[in-house]
Amino acid sequence: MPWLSHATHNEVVNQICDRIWLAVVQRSLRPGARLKEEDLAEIFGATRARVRQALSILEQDGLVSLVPNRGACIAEPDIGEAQDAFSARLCIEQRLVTRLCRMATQDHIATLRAHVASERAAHDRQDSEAMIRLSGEFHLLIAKLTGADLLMKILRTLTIRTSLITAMYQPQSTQSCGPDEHARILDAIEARDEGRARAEMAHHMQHLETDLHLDEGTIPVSQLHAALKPNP
Amino acid sequence: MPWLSHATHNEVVNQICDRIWLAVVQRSLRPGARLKEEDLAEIFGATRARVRQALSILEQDGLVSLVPNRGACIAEPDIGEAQDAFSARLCIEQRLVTRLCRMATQDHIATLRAHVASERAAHDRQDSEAMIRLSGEFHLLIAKLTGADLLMKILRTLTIRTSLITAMYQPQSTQSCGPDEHARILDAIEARDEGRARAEMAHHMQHLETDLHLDEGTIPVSQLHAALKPNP
DNA sequence: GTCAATTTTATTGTCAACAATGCAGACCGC
DNA sequence: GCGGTCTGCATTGTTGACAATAAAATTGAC
Repeated sequence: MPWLSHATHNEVVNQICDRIWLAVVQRSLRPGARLKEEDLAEIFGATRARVRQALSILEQDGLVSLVPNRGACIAEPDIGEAQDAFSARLCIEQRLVTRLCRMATQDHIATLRAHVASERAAHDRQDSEAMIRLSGEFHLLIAKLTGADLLMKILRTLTIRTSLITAMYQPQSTQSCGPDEHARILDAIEARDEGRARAEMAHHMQHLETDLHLDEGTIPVSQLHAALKPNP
Repeated sequence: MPWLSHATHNEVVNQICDRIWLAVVQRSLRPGARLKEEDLAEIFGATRARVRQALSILEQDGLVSLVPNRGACIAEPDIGEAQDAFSARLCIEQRLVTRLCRMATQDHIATLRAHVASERAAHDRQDSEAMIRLSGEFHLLIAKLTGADLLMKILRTLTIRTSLITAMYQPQSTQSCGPDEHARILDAIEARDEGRARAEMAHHMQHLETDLHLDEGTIPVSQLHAALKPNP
């Protein structure tokens, strides 16, 4: 079940989007990788029109960049865009936790606790796909529980952006944040401590961001290719 | 020049989006109004495929709702969605003015002052189309000056949403906010007073929101039809 | 041997005809 | 006369073929 499902769209299109996203966060599709419409169509057993729809959605989400008459490739966000994305997430997520502090019911807390438990389980059994999915879902779950539909939709695309950035700039080792920080955020929410919740969220975001190697040294793959003039 | 231009898309598509948006904010297209693809294609001298692209974009912006196999109509955001939209705008715009307080150059201030002057000019000559455009552009200009590309993109779609809401729930008289509140926000930015800037922005948003008649009494046109079983 | 112009090829963008779907009105049984 | 079903129509959704475009390869001149 694609957690980035743009609910309203065709099921096939969602699947294509999800698979591409997954390939990116799992690093089997590198930033800059070319995405040929016809190939994708064959891979997914879909028509080119469907693939095109999917690519258009992924472009809006910032996962692929779409150059007219040149086709699509996995986007290569630079340092500035990376900072922008985390900054935007922080802005929105701080508001969400604040709201949740005020309005969370016992059910909400329980739901979140159960989610963190799933995260920990996935973490323990080294299921990296589940870890990645659940880790992102935690933030979306907060948005969902506050009932802020719009902010949730926005946060979803931001999450997609940051997951690309993470795959691009983060060393293989630390695939995704452990569930501990999520638990701390949840503690603050349960204690109805808005200030602490905001601070924990800020800490979490900062952690995500500083774990990256955003120094100029990290050159995206495709730029490397262009720079080295490879002879395939 | 469409201020909601989704830069990267076809020019014709942008034009269609813009004209539909304009018709909505000018209240010549009511919420719930049906948008037949073929008609639009003829009106704009475009093919159905192009119209379809435009409608898809407008759906993402929340201006039209797109029901599978049933076609498109102008969206009818309810009270909850309206509050959500303003809440999201406030969240983002407060962050933007805060950033601008810290980083605004004299050039930035001058640009904004010039913009407010244009707004006032449009106001004085009762040019309602210019007023609407410029009024929205002020907020986007702030985003642009902070250099936050992402937040600007997000804010653009939020602005589209709120302009629909305004057209839907605001009495004809107060077509758009006068330039005075924008000037006050700008004053605070120039004084580098973050707190005041945030407060002025909050005040501005609240003003926009409370000017609406969000009471249940205001029933969208199409819902009225459905409720009254008209006999055309 | 290298550079520039030209042809070739691979890929995307566009379109117009066709298929599928849902809705309205007519028809039939009750 | 009322409820349900069935057919015809209006509208959207899909597809495959074709046109436009940019990159790559080839050729020819210097």
